[in-house]
Amino acid sequence: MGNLTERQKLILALVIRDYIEETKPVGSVRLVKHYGLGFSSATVRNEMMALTEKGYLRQPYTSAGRVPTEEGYRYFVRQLMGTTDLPTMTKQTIAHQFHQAGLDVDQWMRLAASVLARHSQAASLVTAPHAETARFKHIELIGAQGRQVLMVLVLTGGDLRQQMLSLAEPIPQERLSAVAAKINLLCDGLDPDRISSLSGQFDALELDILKLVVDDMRHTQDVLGGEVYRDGITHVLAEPEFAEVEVARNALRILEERSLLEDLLSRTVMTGNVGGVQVLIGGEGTWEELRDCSMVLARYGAPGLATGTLGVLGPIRMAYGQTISTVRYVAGLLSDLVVDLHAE
Amino acid sequence: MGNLTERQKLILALVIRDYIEETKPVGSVRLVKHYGLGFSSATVRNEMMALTEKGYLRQPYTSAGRVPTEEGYRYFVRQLMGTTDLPTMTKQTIAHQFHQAGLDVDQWMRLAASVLARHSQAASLVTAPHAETARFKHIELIGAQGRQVLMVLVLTGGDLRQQMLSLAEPIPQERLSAVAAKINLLCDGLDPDRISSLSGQFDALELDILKLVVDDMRHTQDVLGGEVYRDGITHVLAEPEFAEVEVARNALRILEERSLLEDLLSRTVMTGNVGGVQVLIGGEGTWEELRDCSMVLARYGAPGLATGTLGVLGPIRMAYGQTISTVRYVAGLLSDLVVDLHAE
DNA sequence: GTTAGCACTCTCTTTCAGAGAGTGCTAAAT
DNA sequence: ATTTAGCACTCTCTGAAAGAGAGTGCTAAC
Repeated sequence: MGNLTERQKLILALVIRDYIEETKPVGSVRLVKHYGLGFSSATVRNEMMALTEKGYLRQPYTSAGRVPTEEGYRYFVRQLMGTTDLPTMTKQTIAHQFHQAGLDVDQWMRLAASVLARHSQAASLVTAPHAETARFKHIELIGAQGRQVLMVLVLTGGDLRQQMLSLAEPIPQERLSAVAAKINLLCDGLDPDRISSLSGQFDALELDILKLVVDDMRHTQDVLGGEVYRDGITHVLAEPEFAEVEVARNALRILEERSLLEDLLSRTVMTGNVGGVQVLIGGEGTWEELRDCSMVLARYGAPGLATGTLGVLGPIRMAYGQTISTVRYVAGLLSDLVVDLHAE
Repeated sequence: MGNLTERQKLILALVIRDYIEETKPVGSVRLVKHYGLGFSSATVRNEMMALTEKGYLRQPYTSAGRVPTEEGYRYFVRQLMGTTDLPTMTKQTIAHQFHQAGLDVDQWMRLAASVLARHSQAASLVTAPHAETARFKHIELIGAQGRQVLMVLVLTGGDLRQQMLSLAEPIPQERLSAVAAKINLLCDGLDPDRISSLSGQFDALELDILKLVVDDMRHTQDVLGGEVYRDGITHVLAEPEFAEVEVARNALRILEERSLLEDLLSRTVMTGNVGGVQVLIGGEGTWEELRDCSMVLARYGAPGLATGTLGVLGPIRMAYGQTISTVRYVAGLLSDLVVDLHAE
């Protein structure tokens, strides 16, 4: 595949830039005229031929202009684009919004999804932060009517889970409180495996409840253990490449189907480090559903405490610079907030 | 607008039925042939003219077949359709699924949204059940690091709210527990107004927390206080009337924008009774965004305890019978579950 | 190595004609 | 007084044909 000359890089970058703006194949004449290049269209044509040969450009049909291939976008994002950054003004505006949201996690998530969607003009998704290794913090058992009991489970990292239990027989609130107190005492700070190993010290009722606790804790460790926030779905529909209904459905399925999303996240962003932004361009040979779109993903949070995922889904023809810097910035903000919440 | 003869009703019903199936204007000849009517196409034409005059049918252009107007659909749903019911088999399948979901409210909601979407082939939405008049049940204050405190608030009806507070100075856990215990004792079963009126009995720290409690409780009383579950968004995109991107965006905006949804629900289904199914056909003159779609909505739950809303959004050309019975049935199931959860 | 010139290719748009479906009217039949 | 057959007319949809436009790839000159 060889390396590219500087001029080839320039032309590739310009083709991509133009295509992102105009959504139609880019011709040599247009390129020269529009960007005031210092060489002729024939030269550009020659270079374009080379770039096509190398797999970075593609012709929709013989004698049409060029369109970037997925490989072309990848090269662009990795080698050509450089690191862009959001304007200070924009950053301030966003930071200000988060500041106003107070300390309500739910608010943050909603706001983050909204900011991502608006600034990238694409669909966004944010998962609530949760601890990778869930540790027990607190349990509360609150009797409802009859044999129904509301169990509230608090884990380190701020994860909160509720569950309604139906016991075999009514239990008075004092007994429930005693059970909770005992569990709180013995399980403080333990992970699910350790809790399981303590079974000898509990009676039948307590064990019933502990089993639910352990299950809940394990479930929380899943990638999508927390809630998923979405926004900007209507944005992707506005893009011409999603005019074809099948394409749009495919894209939205990724956001809608939990199982797809889970697979996708666990195999990409969960393998990367917090702070790094990952860019998936097209299916990457693995995800058929992503064929016509790209995703920009990042983990945020404090490793060991709590982490979450956020990202954006848009057309392959996406403004990567803008999107990547937005994702990075918002991930940073959320990380700060998570840290604030836990440390002091 | 006068009343319709039996034959006109028959023809209107058939036109709607045919149009829903075929998505193209229905002609007189086709109607006679396809449904083996006992009179000629000329007669049908005359009746169609009358129906057009009365505003129930419409011609996309001169000398095309007829298409139902919104008014036509409304007449159909209200007068012609009759009450349909889901096949027993289907009911059993659905009930079985809910049975397996146990007592986890989150699971129910997700399942309900999924069932609605699949059976109506449209987008669905379900809001979590919550009490209309929030009453205090239990508070828990759990110290995190430093001045951060996690407040967990349980209300009657199973509403659960969490919030992270940042106090002016670090407070030991014992003090926090004492505050929680005092509040639990004095506020049990009270509504936010009553709680506010007790301010004389609390000290500064307690009042700070009570203020948050009251705010949270008030917020819970909002229509959309609970979480909103969605599913089947890709279904609506499959419908030909949403091929036009603008139309699709408009429809999805209704589901996506909280404020729109809030307005819509508060002005429709919240004014109706639990159990009744409401059908919004087209904008009904009020909602521009709904212009091209219909919604079938219902409240579920136990009035006085906890209620929620569920519904379906699809094209105006919707299989109303099927959809309405599905919505009604699922609403019934959820109501039962809510009652189960609270009573015994 | 670069560029001007040019023939060629392919799509997109427009135009036009014919097929098809359906209507609305009139007059005859019931 | 309905109902129906007959018929001219209207409008869309489809496909073919033609022309415009944009762009390419090649060759030969700079």
